[in-house]
Amino acid sequence: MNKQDISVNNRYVVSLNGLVYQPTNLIAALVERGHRATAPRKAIVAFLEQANEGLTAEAINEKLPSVGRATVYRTIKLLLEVGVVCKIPMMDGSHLYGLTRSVCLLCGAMVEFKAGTLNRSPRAADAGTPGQPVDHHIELTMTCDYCRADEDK
Amino acid sequence: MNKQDISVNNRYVVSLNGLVYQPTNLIAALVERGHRATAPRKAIVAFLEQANEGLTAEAINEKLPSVGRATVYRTIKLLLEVGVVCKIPMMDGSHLYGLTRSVCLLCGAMVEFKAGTLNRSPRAADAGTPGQPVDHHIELTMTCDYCRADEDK
DNA sequence: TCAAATGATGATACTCCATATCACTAGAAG
DNA sequence: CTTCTAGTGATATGGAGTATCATCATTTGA
Repeated sequence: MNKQDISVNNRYVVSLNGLVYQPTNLIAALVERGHRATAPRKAIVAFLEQANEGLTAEAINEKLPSVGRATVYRTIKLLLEVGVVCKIPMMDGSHLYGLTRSVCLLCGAMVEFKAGTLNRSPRAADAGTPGQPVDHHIELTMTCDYCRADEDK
Repeated sequence: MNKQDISVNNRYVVSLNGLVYQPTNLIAALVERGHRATAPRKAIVAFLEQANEGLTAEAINEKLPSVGRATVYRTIKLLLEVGVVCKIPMMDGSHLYGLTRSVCLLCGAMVEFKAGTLNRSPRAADAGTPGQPVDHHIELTMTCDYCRADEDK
């Protein structure tokens, strides 16, 4: 198997988009922007908040049978626009959704990370690359303590 | 608009998966692994090699009408397994394919980059994060000289 | 408290990307 | 040249996400 494939499929990925924030009240964030606090939205948000892994839209839909498919996708889209949820494109074409944190691309588990070390790094990487650096995104590929990959050891 | 969304949609992204390599002969790489050097594969490889941007499978299919859709997807999958082509999941759900280089997530243009500076960076970022670092992937988000985004200036 | 206005919902149909199937074609080896 | 079989192309199929639209429910103003 190819190392490049393994790296994106079987390791922790720790992501940082310049900002790190743990949202306190996602529903309030919606209301602040003129949206309504409906029962389906509360259910979806609560499910996302208690999840310790990235979720597919399908998984949310299955766990919340009272909420329609379309509403799941609409609510996710809304939360993405507000910025409290991130969308992780997986290599198999699916997408995981979760609070803005770190997600393992294999098992979907979320991990905490040290913002400080990650913040220092991209400035060094920017140097020597054409164009004007504006933002950065780092993925650290690591063996996962709970989901270790054995293919290439 | 949210900064997180802008960053992945409207800027250069410079990627590195630990290794940087410019394959010299992609067909030979296939043959070495027991695959055949067929006309459709040669056409797809030649098209990828002369492209200066990431390509969707659909774009390849349109430009090579003599090659069937299924073969385009099969050949891409094969080149991914060999490791000479990379798959870039875009935030809109589509995928771009290209030689292992850097690709702008908006216009699809490929850019060269300095491997040295990028290689030094992740080692610093690894420190302080739980788990065992094995590989890394960096995306530098930058204003693109040819495809500059004006939304958030 | 009530009623109008409209944002939100859910069922369904639909679109698009990618894969599976399968009879047929064409490289590769002797 | 012939045989073997990997590879191909047309088509059907599957799955994720979106669009539509009649209905529902939250908000707001009286």
